[in-house]
Amino acid sequence: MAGIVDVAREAGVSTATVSRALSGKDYVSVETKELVQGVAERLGYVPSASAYTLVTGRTKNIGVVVPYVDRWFFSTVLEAIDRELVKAGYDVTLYNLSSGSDHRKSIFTKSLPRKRVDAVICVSVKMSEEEISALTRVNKPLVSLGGLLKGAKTIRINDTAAGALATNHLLSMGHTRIAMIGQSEATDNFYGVFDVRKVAYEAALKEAGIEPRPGWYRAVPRYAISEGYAAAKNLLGDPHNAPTAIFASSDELAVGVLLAAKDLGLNVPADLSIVGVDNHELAEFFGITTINQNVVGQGELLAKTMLDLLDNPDQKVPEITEWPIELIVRSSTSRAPSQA
Amino acid sequence: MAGIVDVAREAGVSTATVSRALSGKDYVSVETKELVQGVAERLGYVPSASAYTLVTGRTKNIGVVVPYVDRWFFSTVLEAIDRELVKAGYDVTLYNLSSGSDHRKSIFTKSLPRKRVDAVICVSVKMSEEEISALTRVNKPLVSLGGLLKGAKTIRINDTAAGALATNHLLSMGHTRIAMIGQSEATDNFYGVFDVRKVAYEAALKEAGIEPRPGWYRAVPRYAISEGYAAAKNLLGDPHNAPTAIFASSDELAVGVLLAAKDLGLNVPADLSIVGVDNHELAEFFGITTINQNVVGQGELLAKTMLDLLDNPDQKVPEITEWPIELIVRSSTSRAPSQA
DNA sequence: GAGAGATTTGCATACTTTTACAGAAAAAGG
DNA sequence: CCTTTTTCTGTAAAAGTATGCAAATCTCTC
Repeated sequence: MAGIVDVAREAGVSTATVSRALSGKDYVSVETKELVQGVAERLGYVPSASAYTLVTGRTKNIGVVVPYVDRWFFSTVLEAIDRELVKAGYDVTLYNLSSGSDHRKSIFTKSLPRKRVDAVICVSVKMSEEEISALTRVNKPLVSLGGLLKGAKTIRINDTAAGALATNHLLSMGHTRIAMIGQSEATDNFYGVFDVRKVAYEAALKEAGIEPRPGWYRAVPRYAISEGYAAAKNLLGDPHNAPTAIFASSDELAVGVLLAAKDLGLNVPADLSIVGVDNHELAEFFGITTINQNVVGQGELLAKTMLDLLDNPDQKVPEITEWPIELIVRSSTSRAPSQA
Repeated sequence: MAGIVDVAREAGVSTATVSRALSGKDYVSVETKELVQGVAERLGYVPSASAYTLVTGRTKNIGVVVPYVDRWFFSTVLEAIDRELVKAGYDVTLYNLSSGSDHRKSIFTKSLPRKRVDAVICVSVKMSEEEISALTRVNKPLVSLGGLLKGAKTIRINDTAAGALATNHLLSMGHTRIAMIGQSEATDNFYGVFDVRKVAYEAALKEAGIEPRPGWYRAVPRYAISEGYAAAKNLLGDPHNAPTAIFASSDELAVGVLLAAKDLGLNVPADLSIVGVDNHELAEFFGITTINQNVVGQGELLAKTMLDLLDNPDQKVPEITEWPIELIVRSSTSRAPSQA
């Protein structure tokens, strides 16, 4: 375990010169630089991260806080974030809120504010104002995906627009009997989008002169195929009083709906139109009309925004950046069947 | 940003006493301990992780290396590992090999060996002997899931047994026309299991007196529903010369097979039996017979093994711990159709 | 060739905490 | 009451690096 002094001794220079030669950001003659680099390489010298952090205050480490890691949205966005941060030479430390509730407190009071990370990226995390100020007080940049965090730069899609876009697409094709499956989860950790999209869905219906039926909104605890399947079975159970279209708040739910429809002998889209959200890989496979939110793109922008902020902490960044969404029409939607 | 000296001054004691009072692992009178804790709380003092690391050599941080994070197996196991490590007071730093190839080198030569982590957990990662020795030389415990890492404690399922179990299940039900879909991926990062299971599948066939047909083994690049679907469409394309059973190396592939069979008008299991591997959530949903490998359990054991090793580095741990697997029979398998 | 400027190095300090060591006070034992 | 042990606290020395400052050398320019 060679230290900087070993390299210095071996190369016949001072530790200061070694430091400068290896960091490469100060005057060092070419010869000494190469000499030092050679010696460091030969001795297998790697600077101690803790000593570096202690003296510079920088950790080259960014904390990423997520409510879950084993769900599609989060693992996908995490992959994208990680790729960008790694490219810039940062390590990422993962703070998974689902790993324990007492964990949460220690994250925000201990791990994050103090010298463990240079900055914090939150993904769909609910945070209290104290938690946010605990970070901003110690000057840690904070960037968030989704949610509405006061004092944090936020990137998000417009969920109201998403709900309206999906509903209006169905309305424009003549559907009047439109149900919705959304997310019911309301944990302390997870900033869900269920109510926003639900409100937009109901507003769009009303605007078209249709009174939303309470029974046609189903809340499920999790974005999973099985949940969508069960909810759809339920919604479509009574053929005489079934919707002709279902707006599912995620593509995984939409796949469940599609499978349920098939099992009930319904033809999609002839008998039932389905719209999802995400542009999940499965949506393409199953030909599901969806609202593309390009999760990878959001993750990349999130990471880049953070890196910009670290390079230039005083720059003007808008509080909220709205990420564009678009409707992708596939084969799961068509005109409403003519009223019998 | 209060430091330990601020707390000491405010409490009227030395910094040594503050340190002892807060760590709680040395003689401190009850009164001073409470006094110090109160002051620390009031000042919002949190010890600097880097200073702690510099002097103790411990980081309370564990590196987890994975080939991907946005794939089911890895995000699931990561969630389980994280939960256990967090419970023990460790942070986890994520090293995702798919985030860049030049990244890999810097992980093993820079980030991991030096003071950034106390230990390393690898999940299905191929490592060279130099990479392993780079860690063991600096005394970093190394635990691995899957793969065969010389000098590292490894936990894994017996993939040969898995392949045999699946194939023999089908053979025992009278199937003789058995195809397999496995994984072809051969990256530098990912220690795949494809060839092991394939060999076991072929061996089981031969033992039953059946010569494996080369065309009935299909390699796909990724465990995805769409891949299973495409491969199955292909295998089942010619009704006169199609297998009556398919062994898929993952449940996601098996789901794809199931959907392809349905689309071809085949009845599962009457016309086609399907066996998967993993006991993925979807396998239960679709009623697919599978080999349960309890990924969460493996992740937990992996983390616990690591924690044990950190507490007691000299203990005897077997090089390889074999994680049990079991066949879960569901509705995707039945006796082979009688030969026409 | 002299002064100004640019380049190159070393010295010494600071970053923040833990922990031997030692000394003082209190408790226990006889 | 004196000795021994236990409890408590402070002093000071690390841990490994980056960097301001000063000094030394080199390169121009007029």
